[in-house]
Amino acid sequence: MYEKQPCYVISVAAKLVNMHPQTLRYYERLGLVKPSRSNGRIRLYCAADIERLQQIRRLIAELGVNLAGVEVILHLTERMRQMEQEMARLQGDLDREMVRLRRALELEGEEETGAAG
Amino acid sequence: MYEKQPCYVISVAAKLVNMHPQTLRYYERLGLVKPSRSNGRIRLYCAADIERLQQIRRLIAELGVNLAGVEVILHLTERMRQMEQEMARLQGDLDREMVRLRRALELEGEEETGAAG
DNA sequence: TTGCTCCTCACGTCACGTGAGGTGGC
DNA sequence: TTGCTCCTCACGTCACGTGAGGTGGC
Repeated sequence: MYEKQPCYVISVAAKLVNMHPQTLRYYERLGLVKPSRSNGRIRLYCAADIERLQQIRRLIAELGVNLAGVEVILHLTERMRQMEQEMARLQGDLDREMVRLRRALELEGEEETGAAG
Repeated sequence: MYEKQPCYVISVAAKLVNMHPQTLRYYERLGLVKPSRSNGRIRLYCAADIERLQQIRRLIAELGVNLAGVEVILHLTERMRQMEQEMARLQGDLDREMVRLRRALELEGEEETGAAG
């Protein structure tokens, strides 16, 4: 059932993200993208690498951010993603606690009415 | 009891943040900082403007971010600040609900033991 | 051999900062 | 008058991207 992760050599990856192969090498040199290597030689860009390149591309082309900014922004958005998860978790906990509380109070009420009746 | 907000003309502000006055004018032109004006003429930098300039300075000098990146990052950090407040609020709600739940369960227990005893 | 890969070096372009130069009101 | 403010224009520098040029393995 496991499907092999699709991977692309630099020329294909460059076409996918509409960038120059040299640019991809440049970004790797700066540590912005870290493709794996086949036999430690040929760069292989997996889906996650491609997506990261697309994000970088958007920040640069649409917003005019430079590469130092791209690095900071990718870190910040990652942290925000984590915070959103954490918030969803907290909200879930809160909802569950309130359900339990409501049940507990209902039980109380039932006992009271039971005692009275 | 109201103390007047301290405000600075451009030369003083520039010294405070260790920038060139022309740089401050440049940043205003780009919309990064919006000092008020006395009689609509002379720029006046208040404490919040100074702080914002310090943040900008840090991003540029320490991280090498360009001005487009600075703008994005300041927006993101503002959103994160809001999310942190929201999370603190949620956590507070959750804590309070759990206290209420514990009390409700204790009451239940007391009633039960009261009925048994 | 062809067409890819790898690498380094070098150059053009543009964002950014700031100096120059001239104006006007306390 | 001096020293600030305002403004615009122009130039130097540097980050960024990419072309050139030469290598090596399917």
